[in-house]
Amino acid sequence: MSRILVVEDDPAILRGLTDNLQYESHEVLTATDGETGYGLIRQKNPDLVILDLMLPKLSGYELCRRVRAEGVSTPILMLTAKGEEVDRVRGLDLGADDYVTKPFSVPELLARVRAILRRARSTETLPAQLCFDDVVVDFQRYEARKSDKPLKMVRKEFGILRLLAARAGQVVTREELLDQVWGYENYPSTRTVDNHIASLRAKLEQDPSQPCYLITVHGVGYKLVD
Amino acid sequence: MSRILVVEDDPAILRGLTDNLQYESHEVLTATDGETGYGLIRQKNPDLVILDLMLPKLSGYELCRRVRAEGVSTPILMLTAKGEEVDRVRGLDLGADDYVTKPFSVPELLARVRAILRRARSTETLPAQLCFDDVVVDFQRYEARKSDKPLKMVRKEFGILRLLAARAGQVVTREELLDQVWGYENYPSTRTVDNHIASLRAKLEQDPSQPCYLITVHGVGYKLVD
DNA sequence: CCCGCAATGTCATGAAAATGTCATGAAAAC
DNA sequence: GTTTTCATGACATTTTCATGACATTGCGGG
Repeated sequence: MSRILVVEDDPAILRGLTDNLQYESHEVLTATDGETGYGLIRQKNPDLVILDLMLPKLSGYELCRRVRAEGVSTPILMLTAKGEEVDRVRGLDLGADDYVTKPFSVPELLARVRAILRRARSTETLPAQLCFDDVVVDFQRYEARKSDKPLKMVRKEFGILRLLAARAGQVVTREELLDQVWGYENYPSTRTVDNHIASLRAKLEQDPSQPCYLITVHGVGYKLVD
Repeated sequence: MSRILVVEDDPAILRGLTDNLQYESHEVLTATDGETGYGLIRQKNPDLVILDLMLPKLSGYELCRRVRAEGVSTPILMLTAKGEEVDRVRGLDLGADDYVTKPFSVPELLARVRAILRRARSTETLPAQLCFDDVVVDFQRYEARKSDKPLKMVRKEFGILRLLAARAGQVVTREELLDQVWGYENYPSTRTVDNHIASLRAKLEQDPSQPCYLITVHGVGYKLVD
């Protein structure tokens, strides 16, 4: 069903995971050290990586950081030993999608795997880049250029632009932008979106008062032209 | 606006949720145990179920499993107490659409409710496009063209046309249009519909005084020809 | 067939809603 | 502490929209 890479140096755990995942009809790749794991991520492009934290050659941390820095967005589920609380925070910080502490219950781990895969499938694929006119925006490097000149853009602006680009041509409502870019925890007013759109226009449009790319659809939302 | 079932045994929480949801002009049904909740889902067919995990008689977990097994696809938002980590995973596994851990922030919960309802509505079977004669209307991009020339249409016009297109060939009454396009909060006179139809004709018909596509059915309503 | 009445077409107008714009201060990041 | 990011509110401007007056059409009954 899905291709899953397990990077784990304890052969007993590795075997147990492999059997269970295969039993759920997944294709399983394995590695017992960080460097091999890194290579397999690049070559085989798995749908999910289950990653032990303590690994020979290249730690789970370092591996995670490295692939994320390269813009690989493959979901990662971390395996941490009990008491590595601090590590857990650092792990999620580095871009892991979930974590399980050892010793773990196999059904729970499988449930988390299913949840991650489901989430990954339902998430629309966000673009890594956007180009139009003389503008180039790189959403992984968080860099933007206009006529080759570096452009200063802030985090929310990248987020908004990225969602608009993902649905290029279609109208995105302010509520959808708030859901996706802000999340549900803090939910500012829809007017906040307008302000960010205004500053995006000021930076990206030739004539911000006559926008050609960031279009208002009155009563509905905004869209980015194709 | 929407019909929401809340299944929660703590009367304080139940009351708070009910008040807030009603304040957002939803119809709220309540149950304080799992079995009653189950019955209401079957009988009343709510648009959304907010489901506590720990319930008398039938746990939220079990309830969720049962209705999903019966093929009920009503969105479910789970309420879990902090520390019910395993349950949370199992809940999502069972087909809950979202979850919130208690104690939860009310604005956040309301935001999630809005998002779920929005998602549900968007998957309703409304056409994404309409073509006839030399007219093309795209309801996702909010764009309209006639003989390849861009046509300016406003939100209500898109809404009316979309409903007429969804029931192409059938007559739609003014009341139905008001219900679906305007909603129940602000309910203008039926004459307002006539005006919007007139402006649609002016934009889409070859000869607006002799409409070929947006047809009046005297004494009943309007229809869009197949 | 023609009259009367109700339903609909047409248009102008002002109100209300949505959006653009900017300044300000709070909160977060550094 | 300093700087940056961000949310909010006030005001101006634009757009949408509901209403009502009047014209026109369609329909049924004498």
